Amino acid sequence: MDKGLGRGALSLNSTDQLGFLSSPTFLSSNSLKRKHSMDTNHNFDHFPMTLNNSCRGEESAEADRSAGDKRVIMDEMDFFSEDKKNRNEPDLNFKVPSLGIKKEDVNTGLHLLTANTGSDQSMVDDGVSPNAQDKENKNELAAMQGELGRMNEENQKLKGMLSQMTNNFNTLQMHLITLMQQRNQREASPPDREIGEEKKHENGSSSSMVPRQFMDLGPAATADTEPSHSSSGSGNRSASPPNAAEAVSRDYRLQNTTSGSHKELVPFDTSRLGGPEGREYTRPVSPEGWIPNKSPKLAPAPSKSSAEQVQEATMRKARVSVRARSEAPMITDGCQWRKYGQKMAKGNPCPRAYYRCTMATGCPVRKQVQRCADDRTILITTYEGNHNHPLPPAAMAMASTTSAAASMLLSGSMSSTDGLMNSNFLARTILPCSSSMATISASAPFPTVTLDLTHTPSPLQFQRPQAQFPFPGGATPFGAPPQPQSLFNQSKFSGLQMSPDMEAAAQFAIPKQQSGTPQTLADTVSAATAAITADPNFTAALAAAITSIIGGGHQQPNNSSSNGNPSNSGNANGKHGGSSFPAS
DNA sequence: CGTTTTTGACCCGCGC
DNA sequence: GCGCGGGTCAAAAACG
Repeated sequence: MDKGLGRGALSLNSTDQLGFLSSPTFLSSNSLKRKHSMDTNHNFDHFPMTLNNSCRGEESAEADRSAGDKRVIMDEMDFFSEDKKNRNEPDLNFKVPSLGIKKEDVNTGLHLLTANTGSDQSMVDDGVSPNAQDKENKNELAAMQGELGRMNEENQKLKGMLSQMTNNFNTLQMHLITLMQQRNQREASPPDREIGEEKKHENGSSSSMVPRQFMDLGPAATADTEPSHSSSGSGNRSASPPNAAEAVSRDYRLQNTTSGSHKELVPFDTSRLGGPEGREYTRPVSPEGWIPNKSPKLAPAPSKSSAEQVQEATMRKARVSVRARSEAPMITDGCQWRKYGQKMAKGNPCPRAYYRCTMATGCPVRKQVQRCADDRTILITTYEGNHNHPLPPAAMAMASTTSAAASMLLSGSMSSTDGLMNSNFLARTILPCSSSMATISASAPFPTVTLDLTHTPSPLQFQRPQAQFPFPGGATPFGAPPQPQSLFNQSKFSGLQMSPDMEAAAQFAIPKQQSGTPQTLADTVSAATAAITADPNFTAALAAAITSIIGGGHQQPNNSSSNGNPSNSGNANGKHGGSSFPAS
């Protein structure tokens, strides 16, 4: 069931990463609405028909029947009017295959067309011969099919335009991010440390853990390690290649390779997934494709100083925690997850669930999901690790966010408390207006960036002009921080279509939090937050926004229409259909 | 029947 | 050394 909902949200999801569709201009287009509806196989939704129109009362429908244009008539269809049931309906035994329109729908549509045309009406009511009526129906059918064909054509054109714009956008944003990263690293990192890290990279010892690798969520490999990666880390890639994503990733790698940003030069090697010690070279891969994590996590590496070991271990354990209000058991972040454990954590009556990324064998990314002990409407999702495979747009956005947050966390020295304080300073520097949103914890066992999406906005914040919204698709990344309410503003007023699960989340959350009181702005925002976190569109949007602000993300949302992963919306139950593992 | 979830056991780090 | 808590494993159960 959840899979279905997820897929239902996909068609828009795959394009909304741009933020283009979030703009009122784009969404005001009936054509795009039509495209969305057609993709999701909603019967007759591809006509420019609004929900209000379809549910209007009989009076208004009657008033509209004077209009002769059958397209207008379709716009005014009333599926629920009682009198239509009594009319003589021809049983047309066909189905329009390409759009999944069922016989009953066409019958209804034809019937309504008939009912709304004066001459046709008389033909039916006056008992004109069935042959004439049949002829008329066939004519109507032909007209409708022609209309559908034209709409298909238009849809294709729009897709092409969107794809082209996506490419342009990606190119520009990659360039921008690269420049921002260079700037951030120049400003944020002390020069001597930077030089030291650069030296480490230059040494390129295969057994050394390159600092900052852990949370780098860039593409799986960079140019210098591409061969080894393709043979080891992503053997499953050929099975289901997200071509567009991979193409962009490759391009991105290429750009980063020439950008001089050392973070992007970090080679990914799955043999080093578990840490700097190189033990994982001999690790067996489990039947499910996981690399067992039984090795001592802090085993000494012979060639490293203790300070380096501590630093590396710290980085390896850096985490990004996302707090969000959600009734769903898990926020949908676009990735596919498999639950591998659940435990009761001390001090929290709610169990903590452990998930692994299942989008590729051996992907080291894990996440923990737990409800807040104080407020159980808050869902705390903690991400840890680094994807070693191309991601669908929604997943890439979230991954980039965690990467960016972790990069922010790790951009300072991690070998001492000063480093964490430095990171806090960085957090405020990079996110000057989001101190309530992004916090860095030095007290946790592992350095953790917390993105708090549970805060309700002030009215002033709520009135923030949309132009300041730092969305990758339009606004400057140096603009306002990605406050959740801004996202809500953007989503709510841009006409962005909600996916069914999101609507359900919103409807579910609002009454619960109101508890009988009139709905306040805070309630609305809380509900919206729940909805946002329950919907990959907004999760992705949020992630992309944060990424663009921080400038530490290494991947850009790939918005190519040819998304190879049909289930990129993930699902709250952790179930997934696409992954397959070697038989055990 | 293959895949995913559940859940008790186990491992490891850390503090005492 | 021991106990505790976090994290992971893997066999069994559940699911589709």
